[in-house]
Amino acid sequence: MLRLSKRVEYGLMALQYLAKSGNVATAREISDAGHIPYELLAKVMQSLKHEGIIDSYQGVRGGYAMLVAPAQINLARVMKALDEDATVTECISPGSVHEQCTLYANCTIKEPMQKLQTRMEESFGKMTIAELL
Amino acid sequence: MLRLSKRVEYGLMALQYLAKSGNVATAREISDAGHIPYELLAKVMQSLKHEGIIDSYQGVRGGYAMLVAPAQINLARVMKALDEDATVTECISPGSVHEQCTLYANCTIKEPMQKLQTRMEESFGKMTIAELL
DNA sequence: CAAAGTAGGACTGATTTGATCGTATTTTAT
DNA sequence: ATAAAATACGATCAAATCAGTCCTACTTTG
Ligand code: FES
Ligand code: FES
Repeated sequence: MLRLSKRVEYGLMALQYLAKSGNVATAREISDAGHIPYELLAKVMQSLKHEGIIDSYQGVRGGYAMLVAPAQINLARVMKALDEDATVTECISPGSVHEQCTLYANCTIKEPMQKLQTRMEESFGKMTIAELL
Repeated sequence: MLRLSKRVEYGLMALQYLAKSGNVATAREISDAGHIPYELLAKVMQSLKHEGIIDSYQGVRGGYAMLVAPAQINLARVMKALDEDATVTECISPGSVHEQCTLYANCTIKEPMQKLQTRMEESFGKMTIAELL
């Protein structure tokens, strides 16, 4: 079907780690524990912070910690934070720039794809970080 | 979330076309109608044929036609025929070669991803070609 | 003020995907 | 018979995406 990006995969592992430990952990610590490339994980953590899922503390003794209860964070939100192509097709994204898609004028599957998008969001919306523990 | 490949997009448009017309149509005809690159569409049609979704007739007056009722073909099957990466992560695919994934030994999200895979297949399994008409 | 950490831009290489080309094979119509 | 219209399929090229790395800041604690 559709393969998750490494960013999402690493993000989920990191969130699982944070949720399990319950307090602050550094990117290096998570990277070592999961054998995840450090530099890439660091970026992922920053994205998760911008989305408001985790909090960060700079400087010595700094690191990252959960900002929201694991049960309150669903996969749709994580993927939105970590992945760019958030829609099944370019047809979607209501109010966005449809002109980008060269097929738009001839696309015959706009409505069904919108329906599919909704269903997928439901699927991803139902699973939370709490289910990773 | 996750973007469908052009192959799947073209395949769905083609199946919609065939289902709507109800009889044989050539790849060129579908390509023209949908402004789809002919060579690529031709490959997509061949894949759909191998999957047993459509039938093909060679030679002059040849073309493609539905082999199964549109309501009997769900998107999961179409995607399986047209897309390679059929799983959410490499963890999945029961009985398959896990060794490929370098992370397997350290992967902490195998079970949840398996669950996610199942749910997604349900989502895609519920929508049929009949819903594209 | 030094060490440990996050913040983030820029770059490279690998991989995947879309698109194209070329040639063979099958079948109908003339 | 044979030419034309179509599928079949392998090989190749180009574009886009993604993973990974590097480098330089900024921030905070001890
Ligand atoms: S995919 Fe671009 S408009 Fe449908
Ligand atoms: S993603 Fe490879 S084992 Fe989980």
